[in-house]
Amino acid sequence: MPELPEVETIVRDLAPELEGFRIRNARVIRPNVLRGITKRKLVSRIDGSRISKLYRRAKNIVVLLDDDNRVIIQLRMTGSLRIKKGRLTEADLDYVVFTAEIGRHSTFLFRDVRRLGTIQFMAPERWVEYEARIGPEPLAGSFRAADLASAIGGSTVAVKKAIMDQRKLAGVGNIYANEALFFAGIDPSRPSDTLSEAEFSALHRTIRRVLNNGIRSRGTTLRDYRTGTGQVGDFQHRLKVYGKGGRPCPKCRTELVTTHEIDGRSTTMCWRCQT
DNA sequence: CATGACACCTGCTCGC
DNA sequence: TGCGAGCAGGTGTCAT
Repeated sequence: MPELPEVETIVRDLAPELEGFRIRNARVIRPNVLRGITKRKLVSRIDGSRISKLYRRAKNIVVLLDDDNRVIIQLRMTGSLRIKKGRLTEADLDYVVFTAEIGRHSTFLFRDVRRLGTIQFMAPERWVEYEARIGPEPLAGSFRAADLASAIGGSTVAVKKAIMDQRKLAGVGNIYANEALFFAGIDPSRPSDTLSEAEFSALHRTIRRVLNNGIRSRGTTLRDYRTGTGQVGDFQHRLKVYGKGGRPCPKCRTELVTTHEIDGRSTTMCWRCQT
């Protein structure tokens, strides 16, 4: 589910509700979300800690604690986060995998229907290692077309798979990859080392544009995604190709085609506009 | 090192 | 109506 724009939206919504407050009564309802730490240990490491910052890196939600340790949350396909003020209802607890009290009146809820989401706990050194294996942030001001070319250019992997590889580039998932490649007029199956300088430049521009537009629309809700305030996003109304196989291409009216040939993920494209 | 298969999970939709 | 197959926004591991 959540790609960069969705995670960014959640983080922006939740940061003011979390930063500066203390964590109490952490509860792990589904211990299988934990990676590399036991339930007992996680609870003892975070209970009583104050949250100094909430931020995003790739699709990871990073909770920086005042002792410089971090809790890393990945929502994967169906995870969602919310702050609930006041009493919890039955419905709040549907699919809940983790909860904690934040400050005096709020509860932090991590819900996940499929339970593919994860929680990790990292000391500063481990975070540095982990972070080093993630590719550059495409929305960073310093990220240029040449950086995209050096991130994915030296590989024979299909360009769509390459831009979705979090070690090469941070934050792009299946929906925004489809959209960016459509706007750039690039066939998703092209080996990334066959792209020209002009194509890297176009793709750099369209990746940044679709991600920024996704953030402006507060994300894409196809099923489970909700913002940090529990609302649906709007970007599903602005999708041009993702999920639109069989419909006419918005540029040339040729029928859009959906395949599963790249890494088993759905790819929708216009064979005429994307070459 | 690159690649593909598979695992992790549940729910929804579609075809019979 | 019921049932099984296939598919879904993601990512880590393992064999080749």
